[in-house]
Amino acid sequence: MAQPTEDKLIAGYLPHIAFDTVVFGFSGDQLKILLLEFRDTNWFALPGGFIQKDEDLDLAVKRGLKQRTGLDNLHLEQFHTFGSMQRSQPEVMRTILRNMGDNPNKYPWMLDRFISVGYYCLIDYQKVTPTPDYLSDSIDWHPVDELPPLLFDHREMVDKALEVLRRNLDTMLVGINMLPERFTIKELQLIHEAILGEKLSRTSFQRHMLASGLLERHEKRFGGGAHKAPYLYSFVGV
Amino acid sequence: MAQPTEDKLIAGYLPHIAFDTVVFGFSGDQLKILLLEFRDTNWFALPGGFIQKDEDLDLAVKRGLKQRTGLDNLHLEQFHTFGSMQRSQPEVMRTILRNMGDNPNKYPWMLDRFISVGYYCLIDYQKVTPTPDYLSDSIDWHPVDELPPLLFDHREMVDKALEVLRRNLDTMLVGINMLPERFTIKELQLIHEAILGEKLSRTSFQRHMLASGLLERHEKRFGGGAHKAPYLYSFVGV
DNA sequence: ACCTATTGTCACACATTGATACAATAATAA
DNA sequence: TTATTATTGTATCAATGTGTGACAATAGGT
Repeated sequence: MAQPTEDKLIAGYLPHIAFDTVVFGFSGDQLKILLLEFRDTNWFALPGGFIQKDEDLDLAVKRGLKQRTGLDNLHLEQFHTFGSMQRSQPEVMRTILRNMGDNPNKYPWMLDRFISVGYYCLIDYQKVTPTPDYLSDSIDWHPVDELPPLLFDHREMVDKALEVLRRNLDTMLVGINMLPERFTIKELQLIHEAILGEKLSRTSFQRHMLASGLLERHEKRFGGGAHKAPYLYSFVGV
Repeated sequence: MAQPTEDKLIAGYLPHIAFDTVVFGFSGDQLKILLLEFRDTNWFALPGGFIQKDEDLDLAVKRGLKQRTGLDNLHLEQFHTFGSMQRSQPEVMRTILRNMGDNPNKYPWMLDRFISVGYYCLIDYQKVTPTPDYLSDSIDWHPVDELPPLLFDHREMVDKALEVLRRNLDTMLVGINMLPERFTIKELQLIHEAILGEKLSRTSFQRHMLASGLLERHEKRFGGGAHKAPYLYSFVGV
């Protein structure tokens, strides 16, 4: 398994600084995110990690995310840094470490107060092979509107990530990361709706996308059902 | 002087984490920011500081900014966290410390690699009494479009702050922080134009602001010149 | 050959924005 | 006192963008 060893947990990381990532995927008609579940606890949390002493912050997050998803070349976006004292809950960490079979005193630095930098990214649900980390026994997709209670301030993180994502929606090519290379406008609209949490006008969306000049039209896609077949599109220059 | 003592520089701060602030003010028709100038160097930098071990990140920034501006109750907004390795320039810090008359080896931790959380805030130019910090001999206003070269990655920080500020302009009550309680629409427009870096249509801006329902109209202001006097406004609920 | 759901597009009503026009007016100069 | 002048508040019009409804054109199922 491509997991950090225990040794790696202790060695060479910056103290008091961490990152957490909100990984968005889209399946069917729902927006989902990846959540870790800690061993024997029913406790859920965002995948995160630490930064090596001589490592760029952005690269640390890329590295961590590759270990969790198997994906490289992801479009990562930093959305907020969380630095409240209330984030730190040493008792919870103690329990997690105990459930691992470890003596909590073995990693005293993990009980410290941490400032965490939040990143989100959009990925193609199909391509991911979720891999749990050292402290977890599973990592799975959860619909954003049916999340279980999350540890620490991770619920706040998800909300903030969604807020920033929504705000940036108009300036980013959402489909590039969450859709296969060729897609229909309908599929693109479903993603926008899932992110915004509201229905969009079909004709307006179509008009808007076509007028943007960002889409290139290709052949039609047949076999979708008993009705007119939609055109396939790709993003220009991709 | 309300400056941290040397002792305070060493004691009780989180290692490897700092913050920097872009303080925006408006004077005449120009957007300006506060810059520190280090002793005997002609080097300019953003005001920043460190976070105490048991202190909320947001509060640390508030504390630091109060020391620099004398202002409390500022509206602070976090805009980005900078974590590249290239940020760190130990030679520069060494020179700064040497110019202070200190032995650079006295504060080895200041030569370390730092991750810095960027905040910006808008303030009323009139109310500020800029106070230099321990390492600087002056702090002054500089127009954002005539900035001197800045140390480290502080130029990048200013650009990013401006970018986020512009993006958030429509959802924030800019005037609340940068204008006196009562102001004319013209004055409000000048601030928007300075931030966006472009002229706005007078009639559209007027219509937009009045329709927003955010402004309350008061008496006229006379003495502004040989022309019709403008109405004064305040933000509703302020 | 018919039925049905979806798609691409158009026409229309409506809101928003920028440009222009113009009357009202406050201070200054004549 | 009167004339001048720049700015303000508002109306008007054209251009643009958005949501609704309508419609023909399918593609596959019956």
